[in-house]
Amino acid sequence: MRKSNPIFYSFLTTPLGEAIIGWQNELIAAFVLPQPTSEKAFELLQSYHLPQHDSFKLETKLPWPAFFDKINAYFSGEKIGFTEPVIFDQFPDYTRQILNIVKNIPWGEVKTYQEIAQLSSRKKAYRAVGQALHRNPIPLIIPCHRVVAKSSLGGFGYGLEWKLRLLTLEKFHL
DNA sequence: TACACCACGCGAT
DNA sequence: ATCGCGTGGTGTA
Repeated sequence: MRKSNPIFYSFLTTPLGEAIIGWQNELIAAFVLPQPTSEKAFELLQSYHLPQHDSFKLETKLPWPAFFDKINAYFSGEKIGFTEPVIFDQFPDYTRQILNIVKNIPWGEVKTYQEIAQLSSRKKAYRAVGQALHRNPIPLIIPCHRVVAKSSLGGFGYGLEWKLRLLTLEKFHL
């Protein structure tokens, strides 16, 4: 099923490349991690983050005035927490539950997939936790990079280099 | 329904 | 280090 109400989006030029923030009714719906080109970033927004949407509108003014500065501060290593409201109502109950739990993991902390499952209504569904995070359309704001496997890094949709880079920014060392 | 797919965890090689 | 299996939510048909 496809949704017709438009997603507004804006490019964020960061030292690491072109990122995109996407929103709807002032709720964050997507975040594309910095890419080499804005075309590449938009392609990811459409095909990877929000494949169920078919309408996107470029909008230069963000609903949250401080957001751009916070993103750049985060990427320069500052301890930044993102509290902007998010939306991910396209997912089933359990996936939404997992995303809500992970949204609240603070900067600099990590948890395992198993720990997240134990915080949820399905104590042994740690595999489903990984599956839910794999579909996270709002990485960084919903900090799925802070969820790791018990004895390894686990996975990351953007590639493990990105997960390692984000964790390193937050002072983790391998 | 049924079936395959997984960003897991664990115990046995 | 690698393998096999249990596991449970989700997507697809």
